[in-house]
Amino acid sequence: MSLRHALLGLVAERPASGYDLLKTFETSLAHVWPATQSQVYGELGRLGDVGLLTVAAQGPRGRKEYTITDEGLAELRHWLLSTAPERPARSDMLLRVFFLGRVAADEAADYLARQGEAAAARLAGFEELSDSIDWGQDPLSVYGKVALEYGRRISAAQREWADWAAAQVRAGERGQ
Amino acid sequence: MSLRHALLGLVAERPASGYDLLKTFETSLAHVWPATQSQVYGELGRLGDVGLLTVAAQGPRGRKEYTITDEGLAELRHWLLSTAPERPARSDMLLRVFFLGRVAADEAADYLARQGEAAAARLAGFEELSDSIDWGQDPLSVYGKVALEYGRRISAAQREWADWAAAQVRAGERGQ
DNA sequence: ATACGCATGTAAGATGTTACATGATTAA
DNA sequence: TTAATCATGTAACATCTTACATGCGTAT
Repeated sequence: MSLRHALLGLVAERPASGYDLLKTFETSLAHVWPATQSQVYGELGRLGDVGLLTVAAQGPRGRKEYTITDEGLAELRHWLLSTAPERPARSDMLLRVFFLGRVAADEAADYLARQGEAAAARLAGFEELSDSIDWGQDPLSVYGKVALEYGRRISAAQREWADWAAAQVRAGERGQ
Repeated sequence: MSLRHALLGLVAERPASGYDLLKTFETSLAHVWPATQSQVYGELGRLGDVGLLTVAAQGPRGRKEYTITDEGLAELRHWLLSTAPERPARSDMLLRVFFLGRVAADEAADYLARQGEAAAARLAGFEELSDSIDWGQDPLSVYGKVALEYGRRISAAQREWADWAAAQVRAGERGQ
């Protein structure tokens, strides 16, 4: 149920409407916890029902601006510090690796090389993002930077792994 | 729909029953594409219905041994080489990082340090696994090793990031 | 005889995706 | 006046998790 906590965390930062939150999910949170419009409006309704958020103001076009309640703040803090993150699972990129023995070695090496290129592209994207944002001193900026650094390091490791793996497979191919 | 392709890939390697496949999902594939009993039996039925797998033999206790069909093989190959892996998304560990500004700096640093320890433990697990398996020359072994190396490298990068981030936060704390 | 492992299946509910549907406000 | 943006909501469907339900075969 982390969508719930993402909403709680965002609204805790500043009051917002579903529309506002949606834009955040499409930008800053896109690489971390993507969510669709359906999900956001649905969960916002439920969070209101259970009293973790409230509609503090109405705006034009039926805009509902949500604010976090004390219970919401308590729930957010509990989730942050007292619940264990689930280990990330399911990578269809890696799943394919398991079955690469079904295709010729050069096809497998090509697949791995393509994953290396994709990782390099992601890395470049993160570098660019890092340069384009003017980082403030607010907490979301500070920790946003830490999160971005995660993306950089993981992408770099993925690229190095893919290059190594492709070379490994090509070496095995010649060895046979 | 990658569960489907995981089943296709496994059965392509050697004919198997739902029960056999389940054990593979709980061991080798646990870190890559976990699946439950419900899912496996359900999808196996559907794969039979659409003709990508067939029940080639029956055994005791209603055991059904599945074999891959030519269409199944074609579908597997297509998925392997001609469909793009989805980029991995959703990390509740990272999502928490975004909201770490809600808690005191030392609590945030503790959180990051714990993630570092968890990554170190995963790394140790992979090292141990790597030593315990007697790697053969069969394709599943060769590429299984490549997949394991991925786990090692990513875990190492995660540990280094978490240690760096925790230090970063503690430095900021003193700076204020 | 009895417990353990083998073996399959279904139901209910949570979560997520895609598509549909509607309408108000604002700037050019 | 008309197009873009703001703004919310629902329906259908796919996927995944948890729990329930049943029964055969084999070794002790």
